[in-house]
Order: sequence, then C-alpha cells, then structure tokens
Amino acid sequence: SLGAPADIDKLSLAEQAYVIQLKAELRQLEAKFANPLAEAVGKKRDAAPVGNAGPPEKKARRSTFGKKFQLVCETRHLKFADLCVQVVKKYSSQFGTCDLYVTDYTENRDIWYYAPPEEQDGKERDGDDYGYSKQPKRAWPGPYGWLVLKVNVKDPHGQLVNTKVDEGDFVLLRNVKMKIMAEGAKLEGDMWRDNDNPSKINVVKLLNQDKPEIQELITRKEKYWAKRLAQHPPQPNESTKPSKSEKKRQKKQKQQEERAKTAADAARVAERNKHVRCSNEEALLMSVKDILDLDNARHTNTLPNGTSYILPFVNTQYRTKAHVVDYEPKSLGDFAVPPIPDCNEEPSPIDAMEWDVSQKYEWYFSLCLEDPSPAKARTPAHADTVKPRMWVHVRHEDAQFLFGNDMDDPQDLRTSPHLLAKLREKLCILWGNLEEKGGEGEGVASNRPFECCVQEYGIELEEEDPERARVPFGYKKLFRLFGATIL
DNA sequence: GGTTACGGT
Repeated sequence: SLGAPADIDKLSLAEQAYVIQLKAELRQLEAKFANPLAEAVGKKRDAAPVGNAGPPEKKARRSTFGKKFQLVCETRHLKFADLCVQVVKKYSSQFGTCDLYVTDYTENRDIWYYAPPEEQDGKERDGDDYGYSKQPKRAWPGPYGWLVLKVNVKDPHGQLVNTKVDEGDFVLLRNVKMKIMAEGAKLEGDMWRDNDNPSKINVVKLLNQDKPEIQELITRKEKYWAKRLAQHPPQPNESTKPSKSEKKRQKKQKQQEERAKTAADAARVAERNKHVRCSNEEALLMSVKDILDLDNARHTNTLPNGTSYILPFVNTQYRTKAHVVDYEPKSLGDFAVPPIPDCNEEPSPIDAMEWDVSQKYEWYFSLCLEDPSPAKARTPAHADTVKPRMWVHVRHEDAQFLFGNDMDDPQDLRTSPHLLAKLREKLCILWGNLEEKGGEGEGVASNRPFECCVQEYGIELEEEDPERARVPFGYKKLFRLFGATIL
C-alpha cells in the first residue's frame, strides 16, 4: 500500500512514523465502531468486564490503579499506559534487560498474532528444511490470537523482573510506552529508565488476586480457555514417545477393544430397528448416559496452572443406539413450522416482496432418547430405575434426511392431512406406538432402539435468561440428531 | 512526556 519498493525507500523516517500513526488511529476508530474488546472471548458482551462495568472505552470506568490504567485492547501507538497483566513468557538476558510477554485476555489487533496450532501449516521450520530437529521451539502455550503483548523491559525495572517475576505472575506495569517500531511491525510496550527519576521501578508484582482488575482478567481467561478447549480439544501429543511397555499395553488394549467391538457389533445388529439406517457405521456406539456425561468426566478441563473447571460443551459427534421415549411438540401437526426469521440477518427487500415467508415450512421438532434396557432387566423390579434421557433437536435438513426421499417437503400439516399421515407412518417406524400412548413412553413395548448420530454443541444464553446462571460460562449444551434415515 | 539494536514471537 506504500507503492513501489523504490518509493518506499524514499520515505523519510518522519513520513514512516506518520503513516504508522495514521494506521494506528484508523484501527482505533474501527475498534470504536466495532466491538470494544472484539473477538478475544467471543461475542461482545462476553468480553465486557464483569460487574456491569460497561465497555472499557467509557471514560467513567475507574480503576484502583488510577487514571492511566488501560486494558491491552485500549492501548495505542505512542500512548502511555498502566497495565495489569499476567506474564505468559519471560525471556531474560544478561544486561538487566528482558522481554515480557503479557496478557489481560483482551484483544488488540495491532499486537503480534499468535496462530493457534490448527492454523499452523508447519511451513515455518526455521531453516530446518528436512525437519531434523524434532521440536525446534517450545510450542507457544497460548493464548492464541491478538492477546499477548510484548513489553521490552530495561533496567532498573528489568532487575526486578529478572529476579522476582515468573511466568504466571500477575504484575502491574506502570507507565508503559506503547510503540510500533516501523511500518508492518507490531505494537509493543517499552519500559525504560526514567531520566528524571533513575531509580524508580515501575513493575509491581501483585501477590494477591483480590484486585477487581485481576478478577476480571481471570474471568476473561477462563472464558477464553473454556471456549477454546470446547472448540479445539487438545490433540493427544504424538511427540511424547510411549515407552516399550506402554506400547505393549496400548496394543493389548486395542486388541481388547477390537474384540469387544466385534461382539458389540453382533449384539447391536441383533437388536436394533432394521428399518432405520444410520451413517458412520464404523463409529463406536456410545450410550446416552455416556454422551450426557452427567459427572462431567469428559467436560472437565485443567489449566496449566492447575485450576480445573467444567466445560459448557465440547464440539463432538457421537453415534448411539437408543429409543424414543418422548417428543416435542406434543402434536405431530406442529412438527413443521414457518422458518424462524433470523434476527441477525438484514431482511432482504427482494425476499419480502417475492414471496410470503409464512408460505414456507420447515421441519422442526425434538426427540427424547433413552438407552435401551438390557433384555434381562426388563422386569418391573428394574423398570423403575431412572435412566438418563437426552433431548435431541431434529433440524430441517436432518429431518429431510431422516424421512428420506419419498417424503414431500413440509407444509402446514394442519391443512395437509396427506402429509400428516405420511409423517405419522414414518414416525411409527421410528418409535412404534409412542404416539398412541400420548408420548411419555413408559413401558413402550413396540419401540425398538435405532441407531443415529448425535452432535453436541453449545449456545450462549441471553443475559436475561435465568438459566444462564446455572450453566458454565453462560453456555448451554445441546444435541442435534443427524445421519439417520427411516427406510 | 521519551529511543536504543538484534531476533523472536
């Protein structure tokens, strides 16, 4: 954007500085009109400091650290700021100088972008074209994205940092001068000796975490990791070589699993609804109980610092064999609905004129699934043991797949008795006489378990939703049925 | 209310 290389060279330092400043200010403007804290932790309101403090650019926010306090997302080129941050990484060098990599889990697009592992294409092999050296660098521990600020710390501050500050510590960095060195470079912080006050040290190690700024930081941090780990569960690390005995054990376990799988395959074919076909035949079946993970065995994460917490959801797909014990809505006539208008989408004037949305219908219903009872246990004595139930949503596309090609597109079922009859016929194959029993399938005899795929996902609940307080980080775990077809 | 690089992220 600067023009031909020859012209770039002609730009004086002053001109370059001017360009940098303009760009930084442009960013500032953009940020003001977009999200104040952008996508660091998801949507806008996720990132707002807790306790109704409001967006950070509101001048009204007071900090216990004083008026110069800023979040990393607020810092700008050539401005001075007091930062309350956690140390992610520290590179010390001999001469009382050191590089601190810090974060408060707010996003600033002018700082260095740390690509998450899934974005790294492995091409940066660091002069090691053949990959001889196994791990050239220690993998970046995160956080990823535009969340980590580099601060160049010099004496006398460097003294203290070198000796007293460790990775993971919370620190207050006073009077950090922000700067972008050159066009294309990243926003960094500088802490140099104060010429008027040469012995003044502007680094304060914060020993307890009771400051509201630290509490808010930790909240953002947990939110970031919960979301990150839900969407990108850490891959089992191949580089850690298992020992010989460990390998043996793994092999044995694999054999056992395979044998169990073969047995399970035989058993599941023996008793399943053969009129329902399900894709991903090779995937292991998981019980409703295990998918629900009521004790959160698969939904607990432990951070590098040892604190653990419950993940609201994990982006995963399962395959299960279950039977339908209930459904929603209660009347089959309501299984097709006019599409819910997407509030986020600008209504297209063309759409509005061309056709009336109310003419269009979509499948939309939910099924309640339960693990099949073992054949022996189907006695009154065992019948009353409460089994976990899982509601799965059936969205339009998945319903079309479920009903197969011989099913017409949905319409208003109240005025299309033919389609309603066809729907009833299909569902009878799926759930037997459940509808006759009026839902709530207690002791539904003719209801054979069928196989289907289930996707776990999460949605963020509205601020006003009373349920929000009861789910981790405001996210609710939901399930969607897919991959099954009624033959 | 301010300059001091390199390389690395």
